[in-house]
Amino acid sequence: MQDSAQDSPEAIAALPVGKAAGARQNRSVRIVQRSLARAEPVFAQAGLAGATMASLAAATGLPRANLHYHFGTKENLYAQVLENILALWLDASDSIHPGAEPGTAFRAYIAAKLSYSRDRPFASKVFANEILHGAVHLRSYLGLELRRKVDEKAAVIEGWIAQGKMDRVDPRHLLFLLWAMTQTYADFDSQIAAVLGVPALGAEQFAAGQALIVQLVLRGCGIDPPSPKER
Amino acid sequence: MQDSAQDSPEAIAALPVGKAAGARQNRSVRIVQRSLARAEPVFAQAGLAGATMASLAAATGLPRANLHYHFGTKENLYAQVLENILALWLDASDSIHPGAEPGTAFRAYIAAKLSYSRDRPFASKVFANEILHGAVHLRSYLGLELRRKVDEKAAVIEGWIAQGKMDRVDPRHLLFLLWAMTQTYADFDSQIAAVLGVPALGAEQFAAGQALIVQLVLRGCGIDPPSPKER
DNA sequence: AAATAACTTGACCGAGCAGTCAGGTTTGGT
DNA sequence: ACCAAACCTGACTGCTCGGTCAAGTTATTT
Repeated sequence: MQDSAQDSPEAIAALPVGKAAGARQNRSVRIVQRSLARAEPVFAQAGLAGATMASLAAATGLPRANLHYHFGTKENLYAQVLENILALWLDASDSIHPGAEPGTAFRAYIAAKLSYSRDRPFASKVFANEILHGAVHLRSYLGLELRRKVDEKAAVIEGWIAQGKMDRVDPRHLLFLLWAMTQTYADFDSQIAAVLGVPALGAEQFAAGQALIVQLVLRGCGIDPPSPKER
Repeated sequence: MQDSAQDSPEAIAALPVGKAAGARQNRSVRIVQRSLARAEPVFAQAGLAGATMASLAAATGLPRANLHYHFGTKENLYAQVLENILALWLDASDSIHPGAEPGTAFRAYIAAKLSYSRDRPFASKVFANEILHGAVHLRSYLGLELRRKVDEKAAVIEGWIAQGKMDRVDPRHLLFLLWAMTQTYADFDSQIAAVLGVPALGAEQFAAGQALIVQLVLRGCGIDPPSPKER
């Protein structure tokens, strides 16, 4: 490890490499992928500092030394877990594109983000934990890729506003609030479950949350008309 | 520490106690209070596991052994920091009471929560971090005090709905979303700042966030009329 | 089937950790 | 002035941690 200049993603992926990189790599790749998936809950529940190599080894089913062989350091393992999650986050906003109607686009986006919260709660928590602690491991991601993505989506929303399809709102803050509302069902599930008096969040709670988020956003932005109730 | 049956809040506060509990206690109390305030940022940035007694000692200006004298264990110190924050959280919802109009009540609540996010970001982060990791240190608080508070506020909102002052929504989920939207400006400030390209969140960002949250909630719940723009 | 690279592992190591303690100092009561 | 009790602290301790390593085993190429 003293000879490696820097731990760039390439260098990490290339840790066990020789000249004959054939089918044997696949085995390693599979083990690495499985380990990353199994390490996710550990980092989610304990954080980077709280997760020990012993607990990670137990979760992955590999001996500690073997984890070090594949990933080098705990930080590297953590960085790769984090990297796996980022792709997910960037993809979620696909439904927000110029050709779409704002109503269907936001509905789809909210549904997609809530699906992640339901199906990959640990990924969401690892991400939330990282940002909570200052996002030191993904400063560049936030300032570059995510920022570009947000600029792109903000432009789409600006377009809808210009076309009179929705009220004038700050598109970036709208995205921040969408993230907050959808991720709260993953990140703060223990709080929501405790307050509701249920052991864990189920389909009902997600459905109720989704309905309310959609209502607040679509009516709040003047996309849907107000309730047919009165007036 | 072996003689103490359990670390109840009383037992913790009573750590350094004799028969003559007079004015000398005050000095200790002041030191403890100041230490709790200074420990907050450390726990916020590093989490419970990541915060070391050495870093806490440096932050409080006390020697490590002295911290142990006043608080016993790191967990006890953390628990007291957490407890200090809970009162804040319960008080924030004062504006939501039966006599109020929903519009002014929600406006005031959003303003109050965002004030906490701006002025006590570390408190918010410690709380968020605790819940993110399963809320093991405040299960009872969530299930009892907070749950009661939420039941109480939910009843108020139900009342407003019954009076036709706002649309029918799930009041509990509305509170969850209010928490999520207001706390995101404290807990995920590094993400928001990075995406916006600013070094740190300022008054502008909080104002923009507040305006949008108010708009989404009041129009989304049918309290405010839709924009006077078109239609 | 021999050679070689990839992979695995138990045992080991030094650093840093939370917590302890004996002995000193300050403080408030009398 | 004297005495406890409260408070303070440097030095110490046992342990857990991340990381290393040499000696294995397994798989693939030729």
